[in-house]
Amino acid sequence: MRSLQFPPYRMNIREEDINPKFVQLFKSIFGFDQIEFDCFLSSFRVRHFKRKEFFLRAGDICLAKAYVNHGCTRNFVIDERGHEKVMCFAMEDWWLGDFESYYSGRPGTTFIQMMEDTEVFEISKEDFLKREQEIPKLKQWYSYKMMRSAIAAKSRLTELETLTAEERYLLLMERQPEIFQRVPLKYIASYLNIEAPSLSRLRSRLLKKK
Amino acid sequence: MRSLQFPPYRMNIREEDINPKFVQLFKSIFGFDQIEFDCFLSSFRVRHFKRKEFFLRAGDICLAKAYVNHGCTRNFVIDERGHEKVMCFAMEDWWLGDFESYYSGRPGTTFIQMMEDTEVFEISKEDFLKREQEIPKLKQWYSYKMMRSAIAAKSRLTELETLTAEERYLLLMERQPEIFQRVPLKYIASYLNIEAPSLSRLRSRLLKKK
DNA sequence: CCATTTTCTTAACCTCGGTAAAGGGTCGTG
DNA sequence: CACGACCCTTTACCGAGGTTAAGAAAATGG
Repeated sequence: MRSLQFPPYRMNIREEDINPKFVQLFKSIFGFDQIEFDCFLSSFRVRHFKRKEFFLRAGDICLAKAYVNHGCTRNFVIDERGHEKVMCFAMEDWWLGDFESYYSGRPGTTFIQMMEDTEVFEISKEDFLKREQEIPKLKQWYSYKMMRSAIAAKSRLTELETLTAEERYLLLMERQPEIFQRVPLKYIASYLNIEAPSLSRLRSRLLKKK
Repeated sequence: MRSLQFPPYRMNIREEDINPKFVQLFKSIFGFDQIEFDCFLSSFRVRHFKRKEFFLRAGDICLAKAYVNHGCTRNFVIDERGHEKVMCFAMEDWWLGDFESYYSGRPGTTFIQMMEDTEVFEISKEDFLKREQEIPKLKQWYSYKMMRSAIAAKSRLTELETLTAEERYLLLMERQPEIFQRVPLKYIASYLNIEAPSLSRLRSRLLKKK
């Protein structure tokens, strides 16, 4: 890729303001040097969202993915009864997008809403495909992420089928304790697939046990 | 791949006994000619299982995948309370295996048990990797299947979170009606994530409605 | 710093589905 | 044919969690 022509920089951001994990991925794991990294960065644009703003809504066609530099989002769907169901929370070092819509090119079903003021680096589907063709490792990396995502979805499915609400709560406490500092409990309840009053009951039950 | 040396045939089966979808995939979609197809087939071996036999058990390391030529299996896990939870049924034209164990090389959590006498074509991880290196399209196809599988797992997750047991039952009736002819209801109940008596109640409720 | 919105908890009530056990039906094999 | 194995349904009981509403606490924005 050393000889490639990249478009002029669009991304105007100091490197010390970029999540170290992002830099590390491309410099250490992909072995980009400074020039290559800067070139790669130029495919992205920085976007800022206020709390409550949406990155994506059901019905939108997802034409880009975005890296969360800082901030926090909730991804949810709305079922036939009009209830919101939180599928996951994305925070620093996660990628945003509606997988299915991105690949099918059809309108998606996912809402992605900011839970905090959030900064993301966005890259269009088109640009990502170009970079993928130039950088074989990028394709490998993405295919690996896809596999991880398939495994993660299956294991979350298993958890939902085999664990009680209380067990899912304790698991979340263990895995992503920071969520409880950053996200209202009602959304956590939704993620656990229970209603807010049930989560309250569950929590007070656990408090009494101790 | 025309000039490749393949190992001598191991698979002794008449082509008319092979599911047409299997032949079509490799001949039409991959564009294999007869010799190439026969060579590719030679990486597989035919295995026969009796009803109730296992292809895989929790704790096993999954070192192969297998194409279901005819027959039917249930894939399930066992939770902490010792309950079996059916994750899916695999029948003609499905592939068997424990995804996660296959990739991680660690012991898996999945049981795959025959619901009928079943014939599969098995290919080892090792041989599949070799074929993938010789046949780029195979890798593409597999990467595509991975993506589909990730999307399917996510959509099944959404269904489990947003639909009632009755809705999931009707959906299954619509999508895979043949399952009701081939699989005992208690396993279908487990797949729907309810107990057998609940499925009975649900069914008699639906009968009365009509 | 106040007004408004949002969030969390609690209560009362009710439904759905889990559990266990029993009975009847069906299938296959000796 | 007869036996056992397996399967399906039904019953009765119980508990977890949904629903709705209300009030207190906290956070947000001007």
